[in-house]
Amino acid sequence: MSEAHSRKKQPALIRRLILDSAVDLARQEGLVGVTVEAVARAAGVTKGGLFHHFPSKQALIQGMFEDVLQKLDAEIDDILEKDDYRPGSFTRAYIETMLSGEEFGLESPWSAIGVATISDPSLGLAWSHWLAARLERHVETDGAPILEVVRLAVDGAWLAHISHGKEGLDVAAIREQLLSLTRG
Amino acid sequence: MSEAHSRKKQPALIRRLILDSAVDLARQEGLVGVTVEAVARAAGVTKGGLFHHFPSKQALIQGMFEDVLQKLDAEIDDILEKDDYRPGSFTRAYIETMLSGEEFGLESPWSAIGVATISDPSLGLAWSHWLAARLERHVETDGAPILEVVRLAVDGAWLAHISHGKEGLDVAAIREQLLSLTRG
DNA sequence: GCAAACAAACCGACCGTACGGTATCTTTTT
DNA sequence: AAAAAGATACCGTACGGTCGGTTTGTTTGC
Repeated sequence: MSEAHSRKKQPALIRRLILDSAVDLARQEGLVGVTVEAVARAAGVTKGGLFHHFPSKQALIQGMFEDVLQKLDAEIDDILEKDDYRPGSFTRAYIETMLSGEEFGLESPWSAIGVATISDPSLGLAWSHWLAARLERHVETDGAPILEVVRLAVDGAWLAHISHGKEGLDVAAIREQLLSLTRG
Repeated sequence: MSEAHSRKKQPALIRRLILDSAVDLARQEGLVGVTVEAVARAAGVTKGGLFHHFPSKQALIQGMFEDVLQKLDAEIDDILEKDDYRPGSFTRAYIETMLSGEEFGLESPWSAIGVATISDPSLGLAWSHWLAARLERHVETDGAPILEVVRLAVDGAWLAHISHGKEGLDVAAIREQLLSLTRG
């Protein structure tokens, strides 16, 4: 209470700032750019300060990851509402989010996090659990085998894009085709 | 001393040994396990010796990568012959190779290299070029849009497998479905 | 109402180490 | 002899993490 005037010492805000700075750094310089010192500097905090909020670098990365998953959920839900929960709607939302969304599409903060997810087994597991849980909620509309293929293709396209730029892959065309496959 | 037992120096063999050891190490401990020292030790060579064959670590990684691409080409060609170059034959070979082959399927040396490909832009580019070149040779049989989707799905399935184990993904079933998709 | 006392937030200098790379010397091959 | 192959010792540094200290905020005793 009375936080209206107290401008000093706002740990929650600092935590947010650190997280955002880390994601920002990851986008700009990739995973390798995310060193504890660099993140701290970007957030206007010292290394000691950062370690006060996150006991280890691993904890920091995990924090970023959870943060991102939350936003991911939100964006998908958002698209889902407009699609009115028809067959394949989750898969369509997945396509839109991963392949064209502002927040998660290519060229987004998420890209760097994705790379982390690949190299770090524990993050990969967390991602897998997220997907499984999410999928369970959409079994009725998105259980068809072809839709799983489509979602895997989304991952493939996303991977191709982040690992070797846009060379030789017409993402827009792919997206359209995948969308049409969800309606076939 | 006694030249009867003194083995001749065979730089080409050493080079091969280094490369194989590096790939082996990558499979066992992942990318992080591939340090210059560790590779050298595994190959029964000292660091100095390794640097005699590869001027930098980057060169070593690139060497591994090219080596793998070569084997990949060979395996695909092998399968291709049996399939007799019918429509979708390259895509089928791609499926078989990446999703079930001994050499490149999951649980293979290639997995770790794949992770490297993702994080290292220059490798990613090389991969992209390889795929583009290979694809050009099969435009006639594998140009259909659905086949591109299938290949992307292969990448997606592969990614899922290496990044979070086999949890929640029936690779065998996916493989069968992808194969059937290549036959219209 | 106001200090003293305690706790949380934050700082910044320092450390250990792992790792890529180099410089130089010895051995082998031609 | 000279070039190539390989060994040994060493260097620079980037990075994650630690630790003692200082500042800021809150509670408690009087």
